Parts: sequence; structure tokens; C-alpha cells
Amino acid sequence: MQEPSPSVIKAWGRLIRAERTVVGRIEAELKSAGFPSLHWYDVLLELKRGPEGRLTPREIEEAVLFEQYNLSRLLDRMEGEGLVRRIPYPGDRRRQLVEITDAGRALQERMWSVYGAALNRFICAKLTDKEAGQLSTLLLKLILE
Amino acid sequence: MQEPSPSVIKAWGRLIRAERTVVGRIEAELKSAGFPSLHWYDVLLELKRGPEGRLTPREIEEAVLFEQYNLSRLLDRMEGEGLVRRIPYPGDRRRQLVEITDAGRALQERMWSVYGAALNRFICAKLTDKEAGQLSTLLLKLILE
DNA sequence: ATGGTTTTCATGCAAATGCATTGAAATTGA
DNA sequence: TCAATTTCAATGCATTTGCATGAAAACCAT
Repeated sequence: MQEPSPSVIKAWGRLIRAERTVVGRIEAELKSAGFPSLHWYDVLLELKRGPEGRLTPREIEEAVLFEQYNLSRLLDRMEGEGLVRRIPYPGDRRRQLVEITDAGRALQERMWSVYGAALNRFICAKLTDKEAGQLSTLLLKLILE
Repeated sequence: MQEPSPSVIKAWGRLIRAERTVVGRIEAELKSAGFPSLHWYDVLLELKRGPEGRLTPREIEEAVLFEQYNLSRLLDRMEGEGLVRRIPYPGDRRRQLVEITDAGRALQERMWSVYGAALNRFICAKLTDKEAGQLSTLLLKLILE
């Protein structure tokens, strides 16, 4: 095997560490404010953005990169909390539509007040806008294909 | 709250997504080659780098950013597989030293042959060395403090 | 049409993780 | 010196995740 270059290995290590570090810090903020995890937020935000606050589970999966079975059960819990509701998908009884409820929208907004503040502290304070743009560009290359 | 800048929000989204994407791809490779997860690899590599292949659990924790209780149980499993062994820490009976075994070293090397190849495919192929360096520099800013 | 395939979502069971706590040993400070 | 505090690791219990599979509906090819 051709060894990966040292600079790539270093970048990879930092990618892992940066993600864990920042996620850890943000999750800690959310928890101490009494909110559920980022996963819940991600689902709520995607739904909110979807047409009429609705998406199919597949679409959510694709958007947030969850496993199908994990999303299925996450939706169970969120439905139990009244944050989303499952409704029939017109014209295809295999599928379903997940719709965000008013309570879901409200929670998303309250979480954002903590989450956004955390992003300010843990990212905005560390990178200039220009650097953030460079970071986006580089990371996009890793995501593609 | 002052809204985080759009470029920061975008960079953050991509950081999450890039990490999930690449980790997912690499884990899939490892699994299909019959190997355990990256977490196991991380511990083995840290130990291998430590003096005489030994570190305390605290040191491993710090290096790989695991929770104490998760590491404790991961070490149980790894010890059960004969990859590491726990030995007394001289002069402090609260602590312990975790030592990588020959089997552990061998596994780390076999895993690297798959892991390194995956890094080539999923990162080296996507970034020039210069870009990898830029990425490292930017990510470091997020990790610090 | 219809039998086989594919897509979509759910679920039983096992494994891993999170949370709170324990227990033991070392350290600190009056 | 010794009681209070801190550090280190393990563990019981609940929650979450992973894996394999199932069931139902839609699709497809003959």
C-alpha cells in the first residue's frame, strides 16, 4: 500500500478531533439548558425547511445521514413528545410524511437560541468569515462523489 | 442573540457532514474486511505510540476523547480479545497501565493496511497536499482552547 | 395479469453508550 | 495526623444504536 501523505493523515486526525470537540461542547450546552440532542434539532430543522414542514423519512435520512432504523426510532420518540406527527403519503401506502408540529417548531427555535450562541462562541470566535469560507470549500471536496 | 454568520453555519454543517461521510466510508471498509471499529484502532495506535506500548486510561481518554466509562468498557472488550492487558501502575494503586500486546500490535498493522488505503481513496484523492495543510490549519483553530 | 424484485418502514434482539453512583486510593489542608 | 476532598476506575441501570429480518406496498418484466 502507498502510505497516505503525512499532511493528509494530520488533516484527518484534526477533522475527527475538531468534530468531536465542537460537537461535545455544543451538546454540553444544549444538555445543560435542558434540551435534547443535536440529532433532534437536525430533524426538526430539516422538517421546518421542507414543503409545509413535511418530509418523508427517506428524505430526512438523506439530509442528516442517519441509519434508517435509527431514524425510525428517533421519530417514534419525537412523535411521543408531540414534536412531529406521521401522516399518510398520498398515493403510496409504503411511505409516510413526517410533519413538524407547532411544538416542534417552538422547540427548534428555543434550541436555536442556545445552539446559535454556541456556534458563535465555538466557531465564529475562532475563524474569520474568510476562513470559514475556505473551510467550507475544502470540506466540500471530501463530501463529494 | 447575534446570529452566527452564514459562512460559519455553512462550514459547521459541512464539518459534520464531512466527518460522518468519511467515517462512514472508512468504517464500512473496515467492517467488510472483518475488522473492529475505528475506536479500537485509535486505542491500539495510541498505545503503540506510548512509552513501551503503555498508557494510563486517562491518557488514552485524553488522546482519543472518549468518556471515561466508555473507555473502561472498551478496554474490557479489548482485553477479552487479548489485544491489551491491564497492569498495575507503580506507586499509585488507583491507576493502571494499559499495555498493547503482540496481538494488538499485529491487529493495528493489519487494520492500517485497510485504513490507510481508505484514507488514500477518501481523502488523498480529494485534496492536494497543500489543501490538506490548509485544512489542518483551519481545523486546529477550532480545537484550541 | 402475476410472480419475482425492489422500495419503504418497523422491530426483536444484541451490543454499545450515557448517566449516576460507588469504592478505593491518593492528596490536601487545618 | 487525620478528616475532607479529589482523583481514578468500575458498574448498575436506562437509553440508544447496530444488525438482521420482517411485512406491506409498489414496481417490473414477461
